[in-house]
Amino acid sequence: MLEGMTTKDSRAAGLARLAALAADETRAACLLALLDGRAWTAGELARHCGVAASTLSEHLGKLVAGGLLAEERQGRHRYVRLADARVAHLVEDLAAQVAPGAAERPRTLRQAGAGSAMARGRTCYDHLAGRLGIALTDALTARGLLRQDTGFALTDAGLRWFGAAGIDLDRRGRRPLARACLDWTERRPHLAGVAGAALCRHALRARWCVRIGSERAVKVTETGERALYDLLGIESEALR
Amino acid sequence: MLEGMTTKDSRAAGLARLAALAADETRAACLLALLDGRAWTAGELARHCGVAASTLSEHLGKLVAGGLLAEERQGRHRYVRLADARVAHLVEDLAAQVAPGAAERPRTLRQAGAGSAMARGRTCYDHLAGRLGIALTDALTARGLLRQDTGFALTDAGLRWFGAAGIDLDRRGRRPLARACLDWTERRPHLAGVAGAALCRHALRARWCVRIGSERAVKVTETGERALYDLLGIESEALR
DNA sequence: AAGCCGCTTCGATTCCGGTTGAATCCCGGA
DNA sequence: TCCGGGATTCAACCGGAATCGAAGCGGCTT
Repeated sequence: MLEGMTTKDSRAAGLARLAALAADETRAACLLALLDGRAWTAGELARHCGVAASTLSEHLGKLVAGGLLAEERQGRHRYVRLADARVAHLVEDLAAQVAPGAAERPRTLRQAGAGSAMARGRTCYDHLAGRLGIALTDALTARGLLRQDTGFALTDAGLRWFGAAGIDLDRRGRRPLARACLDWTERRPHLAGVAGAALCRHALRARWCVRIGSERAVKVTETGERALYDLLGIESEALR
Repeated sequence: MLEGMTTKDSRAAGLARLAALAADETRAACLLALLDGRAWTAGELARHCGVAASTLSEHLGKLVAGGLLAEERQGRHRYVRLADARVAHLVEDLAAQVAPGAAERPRTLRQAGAGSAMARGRTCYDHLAGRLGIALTDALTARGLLRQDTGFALTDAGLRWFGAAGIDLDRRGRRPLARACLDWTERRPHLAGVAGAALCRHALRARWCVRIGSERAVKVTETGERALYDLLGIESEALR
């Protein structure tokens, strides 16, 4: 009984303190916005969340102090981004747990347009998600490059494929090479981890896809359609 | 801008509502306690958390309403447990994110004893953790039954091993066969998912290990030591 | 140099939610 | 039928936290 108490309490207190950071709607909106992997200024976030700049400043202070956000000051701007991939993973998981309950349907045409652009393809922290992410993951799996039936890992053929495609995989860190990330539009797992990030970086650099608007959505280019078909046999219909 | 707002807001509100459930120290203590995978009565939890029964009753109401807990009423008792493996996974991840900051050391002998029993072996929801969990995971990996270098998945040899050992793997559900769960004493990933649960169930049924006390800790039996050595070449030193 | 703009600090206000004891409900045992 | 005990409801209290505007600070622009 007693022996566990102080330890338990400190663990519980830590968990509660961490959860409290996300337990405010404004801060939650920040975390979700920052899931695009980019750095936002305090002002952008304030406008995005619809609160006063002073309010948001206080929230950023808490999120940074809590280790969820990293900040970088440039002149009179304060840029913040998610602290690391671990935090991004955590936010993703929390968001995924929420999604099943909130089955939303678009109400206006513009909403539908924006929604389906996001559903077609977007970044999820540092990897690709949406139908584009799913199509990549499915294609890798169908070609025996990624194994999903017994867990989630690249195969040896998969390692060779990344090498042949000229996509470097940094295997030094302790971050897993391949990890499943649950998609909230498709409700299916897609490739994250070192390989997912490398694939996304390569896709943007080679202009297989480009960011559209100022949000997380991306659009596959014609170059990209050709490359995806040549390399993985992905039909462009799968991306519409 | 506007088109995303209502959607974003509802997602943010959902996330905030979910996080708020864990943002209270008493509720967090409940979630951590329930990580042992068993069902607790309201009274047990109240004593465990050191709050009045009425207080805990309200907390349980919220956790159940929020979908984190499942309840089962038997007579005048109210049993609660984590709703499902998804929730357990979420709590694990949150706890793991906290751990790095809270490097605690035991202060009394009894604490040290209890702590090291937990560190040797324990259940983590429905699979094995602690040094026992790590030893199993390492042994499976060393024998080529589990692949960790490119993700986290069983190999074909691994599938055969489970079959040969007479451990049934239910491959129908959408729950992954193998998943990494980060250990908070060892700071290393260990086997969770369907395979982890099946292995744990088999270990308890075959009395490779038994629960000690009323907590999550388990102890490897002599039968278990022999079986682990014969099946996976695990030296008993790795479990001390 | 003057002015603008982004951000932060501060104080005041408001409101939400955790806690408790007392009263009540309900089940099981005598 | 009556009691004991586990669990819940209720009303009241309290503390903490979110919010905002005003004022101040510091960098960038003209």
